Amino acid sequence: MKTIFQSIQDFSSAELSLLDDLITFRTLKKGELLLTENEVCNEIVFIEKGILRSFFVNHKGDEITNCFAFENEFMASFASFITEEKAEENIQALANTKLQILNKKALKKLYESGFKWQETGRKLTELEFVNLHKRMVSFQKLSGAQRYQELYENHQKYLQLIPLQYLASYLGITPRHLSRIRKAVV
Amino acid sequence: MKTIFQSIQDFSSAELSLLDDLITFRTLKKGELLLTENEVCNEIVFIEKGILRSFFVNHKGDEITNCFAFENEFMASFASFITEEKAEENIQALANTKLQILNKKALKKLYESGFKWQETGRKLTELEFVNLHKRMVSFQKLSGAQRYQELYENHQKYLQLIPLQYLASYLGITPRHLSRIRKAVV
DNA sequence: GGTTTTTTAGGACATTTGTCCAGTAAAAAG
DNA sequence: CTTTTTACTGGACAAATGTCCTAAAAAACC
Repeated sequence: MKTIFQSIQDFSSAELSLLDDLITFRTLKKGELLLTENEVCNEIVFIEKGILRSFFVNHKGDEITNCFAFENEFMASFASFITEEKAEENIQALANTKLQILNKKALKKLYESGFKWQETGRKLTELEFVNLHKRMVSFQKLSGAQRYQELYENHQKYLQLIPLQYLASYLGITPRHLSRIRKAVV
Repeated sequence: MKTIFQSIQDFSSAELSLLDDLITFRTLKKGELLLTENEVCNEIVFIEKGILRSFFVNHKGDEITNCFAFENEFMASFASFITEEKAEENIQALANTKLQILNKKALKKLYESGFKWQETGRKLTELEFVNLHKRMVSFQKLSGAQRYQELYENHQKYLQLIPLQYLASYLGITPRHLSRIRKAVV
């Protein structure tokens, strides 16, 4: 987590050591849930090792994957974290996972400890926004097949690490249709 | 614009008067473009009066509406503003529109002028994130018909003020299909 | 290593959504 | 007010995508 902060802002190691008292740790077994819908999300996790996926359930009861997070990335129900309303997502480990955790209280302390942390928070939020925006654009501009193609060309990691059933709903299509698309591409 | 800032943070009128030197004004005629794709967006606008829409063009040359902004709302290609890369959106006035403008330099001054502005910036970014997240969820969870239904029930304003052709691509469907949906709903 | 469970692929058919188009209604321009 | 342009609706058909299902492959478990 420190590395990420340092890449955004020039923190001294003294400044970063502030984190030592604020971060906690947790491990998850494959399949285990970190957050369930209707809970308020009050922590942001950073993945040291493993993979997480966030998903919600539609009116038919199907699980729809919202996003994945890999090593050295953050994950949370950011919407719930920000608004303090109940999350509509569940967050689940897709592999045995080791996490660093920053809860709301800890983050508040960081923000209060100075200008630089405020700015870091804003910049990280901006980056999350930009990621989400890209995803939104891909849903508006591209077909399911084109989104798969994009993943295939630029995010091989997804295809290697994620079961296709999860990938399908992430792409906004059914597993049946993803199978068709894969046949056409290969 | 001041009202919005005040609703987020308790600014004194002295603090807010800082804005007087930083905000500029502009009017747009109906149909006029505020930003075109491949420009870098370096200003955030606040709508005093009027309506804006942001749209991009897909590989077939169709215009796809990305979002709308109404009175007392902000608009920009936030992604371009943040990353300083070329925007993929165009921003256009759907009616004669009066704007307050905060450019990047002005915003930087605000941020540098203190903690409170930093925090305000972060919170506004968070709110934009939450809005975008809601939209993303509606694309993953709902059908075009359900998205229309939601608009019909909770955002009557859209139906009153926005030509259906723009609404269609905003909902992720064709005008032909929107017409079918409307027939079924009414 | 063998058994059970989960995941993936793909056939057959149904439904949804898009394409192309023409007629009408509505709005903008002169 | 009349003309011209633009926006909206809906028919007929085509293409894309979903549903349901079965068999094979892969992974997890004992």
